[in-house]
Amino acid sequence: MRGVGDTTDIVQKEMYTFEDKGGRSITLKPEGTAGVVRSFVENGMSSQAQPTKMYYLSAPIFRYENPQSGRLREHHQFGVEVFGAKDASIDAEIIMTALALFEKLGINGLKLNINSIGCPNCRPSYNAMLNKYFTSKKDDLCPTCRERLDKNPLRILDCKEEKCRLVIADAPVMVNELCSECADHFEALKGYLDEMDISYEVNPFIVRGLDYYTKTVFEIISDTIGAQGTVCGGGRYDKLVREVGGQDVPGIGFGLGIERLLMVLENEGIKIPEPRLFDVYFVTMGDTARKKAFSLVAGLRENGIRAEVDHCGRSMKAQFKYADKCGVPYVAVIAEDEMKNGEAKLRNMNTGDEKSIPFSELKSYINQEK
RNA sequence: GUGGGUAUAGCUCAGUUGGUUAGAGUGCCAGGUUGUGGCCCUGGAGGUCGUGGGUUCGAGCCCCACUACUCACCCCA
Repeated sequence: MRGVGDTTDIVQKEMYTFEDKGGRSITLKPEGTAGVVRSFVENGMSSQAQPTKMYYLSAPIFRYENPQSGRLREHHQFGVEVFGAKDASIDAEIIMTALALFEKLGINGLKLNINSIGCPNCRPSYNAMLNKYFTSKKDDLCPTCRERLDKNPLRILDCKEEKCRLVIADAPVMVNELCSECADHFEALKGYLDEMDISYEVNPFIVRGLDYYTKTVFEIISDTIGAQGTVCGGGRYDKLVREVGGQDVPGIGFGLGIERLLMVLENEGIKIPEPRLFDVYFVTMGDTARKKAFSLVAGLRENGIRAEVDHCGRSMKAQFKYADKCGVPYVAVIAEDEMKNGEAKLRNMNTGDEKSIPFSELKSYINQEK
């Protein structure tokens, strides 16, 4: 609540909060950053060589919202956080890292929106300006926003009430009211992005649903997955570590929604390769061959080769069918003849070529082909 | 928070004005070949028709409630 901000929608309406059996208040994580910051502080990581770069993968996130396409009550995020770096170059690096990930996955046509929402130096005067503006339109605001007026007028900017939206359209924007430090930082960020030929749009209406951001905020948006277009969002949070009880250490990061990422991949027709389950499958005929294959499988596994053998007593044809369905690259056939010669017929399932390989050489042969 | 839609086989779905034993495709298993996968052919297994109640001689179909899922507005990942 301290980090995200107790006037945000997330804290006010969207957190899953309940008591555990010891009467302690428990809340399911509604976002990823605060927990990373907590860990950074708890483990005294600010005394390590700075900057500290961290990531989390597939962290479950819970928000009590009405679900729809691309918006779930439980979703998963991949996130990156960097602590201890104040220059705009790291802002650019964070954005570049997110974009590079999409590019590597083959996703093109995403839009980058950036904005600056200032710092504790320039925000009070902007807040006063907002307050003045919204007070003049007070009668046109919803009751919640009238409450926000004095507590946190910035939050009015992302109210969902239609009548508020009309008022917001003409409100002053932060990016025009930055102090010189924030303005310089924002210009520097744009300079780094230009230098890397990263195209972006300055969108003064990005506010983000979290209060801890300072200076840079950004969103990466796809227009292929419907209304829930934001697939990645993030920004700078220079006061958060301090707020949570640590040193005065700046931070910046992003969160990326795994489920939305998968939707984008699907809509772009990008196939995620099926994982290969094993490297070689033993097809056998007869009990002695089967026993031999079983022990060969065990030996290969000890050498890091993923080997499998039939456990259903199936016909040779059925064993081949199974191997085919599993997409295994090699089948080792062992029947009467092979037992006599002490070798297996190794079939390349892609080309259909077969080669006789002595049992003792299977390991090195398969390792070489893998 | 507001307003729609859907629920039948593992999956995707059909099921006529309420009428006999609820179907298809796909997937799965087996056979067609007792030493060889992909294609083809044949057969088989698999269903409390979301749950509970009501109307009716009779309900997958009509009515009510509940639950789950889903879509949209707004915002967010």
